Amino acid sequence: MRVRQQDIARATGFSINTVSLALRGSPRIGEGTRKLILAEAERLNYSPNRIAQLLVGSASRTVGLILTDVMNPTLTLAARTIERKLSEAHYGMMFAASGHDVEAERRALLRFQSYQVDGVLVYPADNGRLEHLERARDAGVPVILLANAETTLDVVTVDDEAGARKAVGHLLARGHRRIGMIDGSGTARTSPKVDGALRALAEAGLPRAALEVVRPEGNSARDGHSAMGALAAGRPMPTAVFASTDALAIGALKWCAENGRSVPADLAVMGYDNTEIAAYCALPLSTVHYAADTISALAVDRLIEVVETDRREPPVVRRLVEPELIVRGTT
Amino acid sequence: MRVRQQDIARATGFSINTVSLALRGSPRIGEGTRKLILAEAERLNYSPNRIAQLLVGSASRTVGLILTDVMNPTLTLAARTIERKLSEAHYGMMFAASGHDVEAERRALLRFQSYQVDGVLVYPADNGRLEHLERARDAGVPVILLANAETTLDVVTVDDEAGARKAVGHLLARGHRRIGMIDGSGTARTSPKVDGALRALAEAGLPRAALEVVRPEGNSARDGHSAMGALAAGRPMPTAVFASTDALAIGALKWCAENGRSVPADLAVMGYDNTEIAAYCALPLSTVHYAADTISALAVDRLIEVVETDRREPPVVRRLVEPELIVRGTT
DNA sequence: TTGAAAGCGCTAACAC
DNA sequence: GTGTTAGCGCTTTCAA
Repeated sequence: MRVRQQDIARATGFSINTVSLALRGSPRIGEGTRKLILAEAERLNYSPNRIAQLLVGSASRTVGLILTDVMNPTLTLAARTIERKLSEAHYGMMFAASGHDVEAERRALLRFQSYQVDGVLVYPADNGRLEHLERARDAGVPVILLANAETTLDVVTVDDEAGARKAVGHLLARGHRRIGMIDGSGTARTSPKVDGALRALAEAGLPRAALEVVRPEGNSARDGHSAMGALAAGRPMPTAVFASTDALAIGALKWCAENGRSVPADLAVMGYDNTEIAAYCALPLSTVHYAADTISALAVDRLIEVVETDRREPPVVRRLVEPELIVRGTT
Repeated sequence: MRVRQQDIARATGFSINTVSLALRGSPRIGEGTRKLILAEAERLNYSPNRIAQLLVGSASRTVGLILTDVMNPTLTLAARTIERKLSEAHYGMMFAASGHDVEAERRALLRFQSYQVDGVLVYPADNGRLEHLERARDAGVPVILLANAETTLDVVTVDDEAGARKAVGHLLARGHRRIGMIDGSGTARTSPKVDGALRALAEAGLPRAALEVVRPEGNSARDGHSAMGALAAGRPMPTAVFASTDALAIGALKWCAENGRSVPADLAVMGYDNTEIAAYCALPLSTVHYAADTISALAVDRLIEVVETDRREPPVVRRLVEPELIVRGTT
């Protein structure tokens, strides 16, 4: 079957652990023997059994990534960046998608732990249910959260509240006084984007009623389309709309096109974006943009730092990166 | 540190392998003891050490997925579907992205093998360099290729040649006689989509010169934009364009909008699509569509079949699914 | 129905 | 420099 150190030992006449040491380049092994053993290993096409190495207790140089759903372009970009950074640092990656299901997240976490991952990056299924992650951290598995939440876990993510505040602040500065918001944060207890929008209102001295929030089920363009319909049905109809993702905003724009609302003349639509689609479709869509790749890279850096500096109680990090406003068209 | 079967054994007074058997529900263990042991395991919060289980030689119930790049929406969808299907079948997944680099692909493959994955799904970095995959297959790791290539490996993928033939055939049927093609197949030796396009021409009795192929570097909307510029600069300018991905087609459309070419009055643009973007942007874009999710699901089914029926020489499967034509607007 | 012992492939402590 | 021995946590004969 597979070639083991045993086989190299037999073939060269050395003992098995001389082989082991030689393969790992120990200085205790003579130059000559080392070359001999390496040559034989090469010839037999030996590749080490990581499972056995792990059992004996080394670091796995593997980290787990749990996302809610890869189809979300932001998370896709995050996944790519994370995979690349890890790969550069010679770490492998295990992957799981929770589908916003806390149970699935828990199972994935257990699986990762049983594979002895060195750490875990999590975009959590539910901001309010993080006990299992905290328990894992307490059991010695470094965990970095890729979303903002009330927790003692390390957090590296975008500052959505600041972003939404910028977006709505911009709309208010342009004179809009009735803002619709399409918020796709789903079942999450809290919505930093809504909080940010409300803060912008407060800062402008406007009442909460100036913001009408619609919460579609998902985050697809289809959801944005129907949500825009719901906003339009309300009285008074908003003059500007802030959508929590670019797909929702694109759906809203489609509704406007179909219903003869010109954008931004009649109505301004603003999205929260991370992809190039809006730009390339030349849509009249201003956005609040953040570099999901940059932020993911920061998260990986932090994880590797925690993993490799093997301290018992590293200080908790809470790093929130503020997104930028990008105005397209005249919104 | 971690709870082991040893600890349960000590706590209950049974021997370690009575514990092992009980935990796995062996009928050889008495009802009473089993309950006692399970209760104690629960109490101590025992979770099995998969690494040790693997060392002793069981199946890992893990498969590896190697893609070129997750940012490609098709591959993203594939990744999601594969993860879900595997998860339903109680398989874990390891993930790696090759970035079209054969060396990276080889490294990922080795890493997966060293983790004793039960099988590997690969969207290959280079259709012409598959030796390492074939070697892995020969070494006993089932490999399913997610792209069409000259190989003895199992193949489950879309029939791109048939799709391109349909697309170009449609354009020809609409009376177009000068077709531009934007082909983002990069450095690949062969391009089934170009082959399909040529076949459509041949079937219509037209010369090869009726097709002008431009090959941009990448597959982004930006690439499609400049490629369309290149096509337009040619004489005679094509009256219809077939782009090998929807992002390229969107870029081409943008070029048309910027340069006063109305679509489809002046020009017809057709893409090869897998996402809902084109539909939701209400773009005048007909597409050849395939269900990347359905196909990925077939691939997973096949892999699990191969893995679980432990035959030495399972017959090689070559499953090519034909995509559908979807006409939007009047292209 | 339960226990003792061997071993998966590797690393590490200690001898020589 | 190199070999011997023990052991990582689990499963799997084989006895009792």
